[in-house]
Amino acid sequence: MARKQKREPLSQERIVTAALHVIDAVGLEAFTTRALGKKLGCEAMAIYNHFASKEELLDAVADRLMSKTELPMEGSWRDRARGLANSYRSLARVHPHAFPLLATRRGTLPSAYGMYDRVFAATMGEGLDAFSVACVFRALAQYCTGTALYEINTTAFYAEGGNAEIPPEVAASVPSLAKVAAYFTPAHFDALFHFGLESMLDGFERQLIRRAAEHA
Amino acid sequence: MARKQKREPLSQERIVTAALHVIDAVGLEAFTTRALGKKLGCEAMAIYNHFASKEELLDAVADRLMSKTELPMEGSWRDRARGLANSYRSLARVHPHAFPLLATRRGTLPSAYGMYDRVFAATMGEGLDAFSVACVFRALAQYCTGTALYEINTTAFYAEGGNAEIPPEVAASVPSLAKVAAYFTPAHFDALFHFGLESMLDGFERQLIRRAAEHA
DNA sequence: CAGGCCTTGTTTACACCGTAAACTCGTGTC
DNA sequence: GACACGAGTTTACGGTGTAAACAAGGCCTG
Repeated sequence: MARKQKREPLSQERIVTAALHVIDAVGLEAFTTRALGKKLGCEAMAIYNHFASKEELLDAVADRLMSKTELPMEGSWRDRARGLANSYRSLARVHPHAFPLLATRRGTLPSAYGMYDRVFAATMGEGLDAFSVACVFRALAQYCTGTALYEINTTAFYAEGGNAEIPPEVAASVPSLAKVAAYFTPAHFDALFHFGLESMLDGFERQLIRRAAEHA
Repeated sequence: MARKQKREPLSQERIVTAALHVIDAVGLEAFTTRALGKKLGCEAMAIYNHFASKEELLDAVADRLMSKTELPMEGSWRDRARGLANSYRSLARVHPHAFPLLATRRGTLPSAYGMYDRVFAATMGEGLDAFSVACVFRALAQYCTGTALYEINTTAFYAEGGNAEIPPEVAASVPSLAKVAAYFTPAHFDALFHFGLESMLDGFERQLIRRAAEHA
């Protein structure tokens, strides 16, 4: 009855999926080739038949991660930008341990070319020149990356039992800091993110108008 | 004649300084306690008389780094914000290998309290409430962090001989991406950074006006 | 069918990492 | 002089990425 019950063979697909699971479960630091081997039911070295190095595997994981962002195709470029930003940020919430891979390595792998092209084509279709699109896209991407990293670090800090409260006797000497820092907590993440995002979007419009005027 | 010529004793100061030098020279990956020991003229374990762990030492290095940012005290909050953003970004250019420490760990160590307090006090003195200051500061910090990381990664990528050019036959299938990606090179870093920065600053003003109107 | 390659995975081994534990040794105090 | 102490060294351990040699099955060609 029972079939030979060999495990299905390794493949880049299967390895990357398992790697992402392991990273999600134990964090980037504890993600080792041996741990991945255990998860896959093989020895660590077997992985090297499919990836040249751990580094290359991590590139593939980053690529997988990036491929999960969704680009909304309806609405103005402003609507789509907002949607893309939210989708990107939500990646960081679903995969907080893996997300830093995106911020730490050069992530534009060919698998994402299609998505980028659609984003840019749609935006240029609304009359923006390539340089303006580059400006807007990079600014947004960098803001979202910075925000995601901050939220991840801060969340982890509190999860580990960290306490960011400034002791009262110190707070008295830095009253402004104490008042402002009260908003640097996970409870205010959404509000802060949206403020920055809407500010940027507002600012883009004004900057683009200004630029158009200069070139006219 | 020749004095006993003992090396001056270790101290947190001296260790952090040396650590930053080593990181600048060889990168974060290759920064090991043994390498630091060699630079200091002692064994690796001697460091543990002054720091509980490598992690704690890296915190101190991050703190040292952060303490190098300068806050311009003249001008409107907008001028000061621009100055602070530029100073922060220039950190990343001077210490590209060490900078990721700031983005990766919770960086608000007490030594920076004073600077933050001055920044926030000055801004609140211009009529912004604490929540608005928090919004503006975090958005700026996150944008600058994201930008710095991107610039560092991209610069390193090209320095290692990487080539981001999309092969012509592929470019034909993603024409918009090809046009926009031409601006994702070090030559355009300054222009992209300033576009994003000025956009945010413009946007802040509009958002703050809107918020004031709602609360009036 | 035989025999040899080729792909896939295992085993073993190595250099290097952070750091615990035990040691050495110069110095300050009674 | 005895003695504690603190800085620095030595040694050792478990864990890391991965090179190298090996084993075993599938596939092609005779």
